[in-house]
Amino acid sequence: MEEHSVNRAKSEPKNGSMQATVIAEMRRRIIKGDIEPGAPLSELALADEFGVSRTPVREALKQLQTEGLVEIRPRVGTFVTIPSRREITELFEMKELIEGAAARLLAQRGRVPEIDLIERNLREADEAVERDDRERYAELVQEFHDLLIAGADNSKLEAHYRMLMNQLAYSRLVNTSLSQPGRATQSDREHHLVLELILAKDGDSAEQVMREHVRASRRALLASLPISGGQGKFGTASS
Amino acid sequence: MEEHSVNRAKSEPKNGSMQATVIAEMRRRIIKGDIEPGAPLSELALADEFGVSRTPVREALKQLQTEGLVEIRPRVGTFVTIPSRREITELFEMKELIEGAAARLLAQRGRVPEIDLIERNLREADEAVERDDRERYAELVQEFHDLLIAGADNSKLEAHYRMLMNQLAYSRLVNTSLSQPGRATQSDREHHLVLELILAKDGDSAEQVMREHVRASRRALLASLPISGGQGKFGTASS
DNA sequence: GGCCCCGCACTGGCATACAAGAAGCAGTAA
DNA sequence: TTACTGCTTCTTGTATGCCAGTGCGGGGCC
Repeated sequence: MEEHSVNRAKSEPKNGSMQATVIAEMRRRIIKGDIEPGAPLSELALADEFGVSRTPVREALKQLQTEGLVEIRPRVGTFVTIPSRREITELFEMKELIEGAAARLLAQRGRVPEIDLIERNLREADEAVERDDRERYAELVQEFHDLLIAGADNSKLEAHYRMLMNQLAYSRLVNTSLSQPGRATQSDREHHLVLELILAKDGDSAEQVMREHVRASRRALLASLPISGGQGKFGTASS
Repeated sequence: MEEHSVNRAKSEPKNGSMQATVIAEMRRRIIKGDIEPGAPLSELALADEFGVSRTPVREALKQLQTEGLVEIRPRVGTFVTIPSRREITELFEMKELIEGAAARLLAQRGRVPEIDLIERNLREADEAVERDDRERYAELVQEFHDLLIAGADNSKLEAHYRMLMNQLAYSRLVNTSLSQPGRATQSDREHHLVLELILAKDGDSAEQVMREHVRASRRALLASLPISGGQGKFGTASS
């Protein structure tokens, strides 16, 4: 079944390398949550699905392992990693750190193109909040944070940030945290405050407020998370 | 030629996996500077040297690529990455960020075992500075920073830190920066100050001072770096 | 009925063979 | 002399086959 997947994969071997295609697609699936944490990934099955041999699949999984998205247990199997509750806390600590730094750096840079994009983003976000369009607002939140990182103009920072977000499967989570009543409104306000401080070139305060914002978003998220059993996986999936 | 390398590799397949051995060994060589930046790494040659086939070598290089230590140009070859001057700056920005955060976290944790180790480390460092033992002091500096990170008790932070340090080939550089006259003394003083603030549980100040310390060490390093041509590689190696 | 042991099926690890692109070099023509 | 063209020889990318360790289930033994 699902042979269209094969076709789609073959039709866009973007850079010509099959493993790049496999990596991108598998990463997308894991982050988006198409595959639930802990699920086994058979090299053979994937090779079959993508219409390639095991080799590129193996190398793709290997890379996803170093990115922290899957765990390869030798001679046993490859599984989507299940972040423990502790790891989630750690990841958020890093998120707070990096985004805070990004706000500071952006403030120091002065008026750069990203600032304009952020302003536009916030205008749209205001409208989305106004009409209670939670889905659109979630997108804009993600974009806001991405713009902030991009505006920091530090490729290493961006790389580490991407890796963190992938491990957090963040896109899956934003919606959840916004389900808290009033969270969207507060989040939007916090974004505005951060931008103000950046425009005022007050790097210290921008960093501080941004950190607080991340902490708030974490609290909102953990509050709306189903208290999964002792092990601390995300949840028992929806299906 | 060099069959002893083969033997050594075979004699310690620590976790049983060959690629793990290759990864560790190649990482060591790159960081230590045995291979100069920009040098080509032939899969075949390495496979031959380690006495394995290309497969595990390929997977090892793939991982080193995601760690940022080598660059794989498709159909062309694999090369030790040459960090640009800009990248070095970015890496130091990240180092400042992460070590600052570690100091803050450690201050918040109160008296943990790592604190004792740091105190012991500083006592030894004082002695090393006293007798002008630059080599020993360099080791202790590295240990100080490692202890700080360990004391933060955040595995993600530690993982990202390790990755940064590998890319910076830091161990190669510490000695260089300490060649600045008076740098060792000042560095030691800064370490003491950071510890004081940590003991006083003043996370904010500890972070701030730690950041300043990293900036100072960066300045000392860049000042003593040979101004390598326009491209910004580390230098033309020593040998 | 319950427990243990052996074997089968599946996993990833590794070796090897083939394919295909990239780069340098030589030869030739202008 | 110089520039271009074609080839030769590298490189990595992919496919495939075999091997060894793991886990599970069936069958035998107690």
